[in-house]
Amino acid sequence: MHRTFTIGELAAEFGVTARTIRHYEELGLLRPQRRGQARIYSAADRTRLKLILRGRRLGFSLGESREIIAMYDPEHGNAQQLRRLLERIGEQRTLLEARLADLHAMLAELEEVEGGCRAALAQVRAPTARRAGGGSSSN
Amino acid sequence: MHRTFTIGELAAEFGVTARTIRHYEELGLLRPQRRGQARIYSAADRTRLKLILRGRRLGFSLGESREIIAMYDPEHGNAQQLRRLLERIGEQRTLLEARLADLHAMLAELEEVEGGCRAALAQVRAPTARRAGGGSSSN
DNA sequence: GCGAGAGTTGACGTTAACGTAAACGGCATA
DNA sequence: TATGCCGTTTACGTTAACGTCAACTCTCGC
Repeated sequence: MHRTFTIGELAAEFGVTARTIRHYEELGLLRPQRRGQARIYSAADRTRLKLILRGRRLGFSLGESREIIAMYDPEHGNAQQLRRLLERIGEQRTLLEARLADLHAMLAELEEVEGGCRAALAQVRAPTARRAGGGSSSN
Repeated sequence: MHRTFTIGELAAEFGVTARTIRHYEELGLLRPQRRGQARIYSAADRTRLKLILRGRRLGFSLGESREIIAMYDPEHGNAQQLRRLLERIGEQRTLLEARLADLHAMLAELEEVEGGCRAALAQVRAPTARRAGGGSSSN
């Protein structure tokens, strides 16, 4: 008996509103089953939602997320389509690696600032030996 | 003579419109000098713009970018402020590392799909020897 | 001295991604 | 049976991040 989820459960789990999840369905990113009127989400639906939200955190639009997810579930038969898919995977990876570089740069700078900050704090807390120059650090 | 830039130059360099750059100024993220009416951007302004756009690629809002940039330029004197800044740097780093994990997960999955895709393509192009069973990889 | 090209200030328009409110249905329980 | 608590649809509202005019102003090159 495969576990299923209600919209409220998923909303609580991922920290979004039910409206948000319904919105993704309106855009065709989710297709839960129905039990009467009520939506019933499968584990696969839950995974898709997780992917969408991960994409969102990384700044992808819902349209982009749709395309990414489309690559994930295999629905491609002939060689032509497979080659096209490989092409798009390559593009996507290039994009992701660029963002990876952005992120690393950001982290590096952040740690640099942190270092300077710690140094300044040490100066403030222990204004002992000092080089030539005034006391207040002008910039 | 420190190099300066016009709005058109920056727009061309970073692939955005002048309107976008002015918009960032409206929100207080940039404060170029003026030569009469015209904006004159310094190298520092250009760097700030680069940071904003990097943040944008990573899905940060302009408000978030403003805060991040605020951490970068040091304008904090006393120990209290420094500690507060260190705190915020820590939060920010936690956030960035979470996104880093997201990105790595995404890349890993993408490469997994790529592997399956190449395998399928090989099957299609050379449907020679085959193992027992269907051949389609179930998940 | 004038036209082209780049820049400027309003000010309204647009799109994505939801928020929010109204009006309703089903079911558990006090 | 009434009172919540979930869930549903429909539909308009909101916010962020610009796009898109219109109407000017400089400044250069001829």
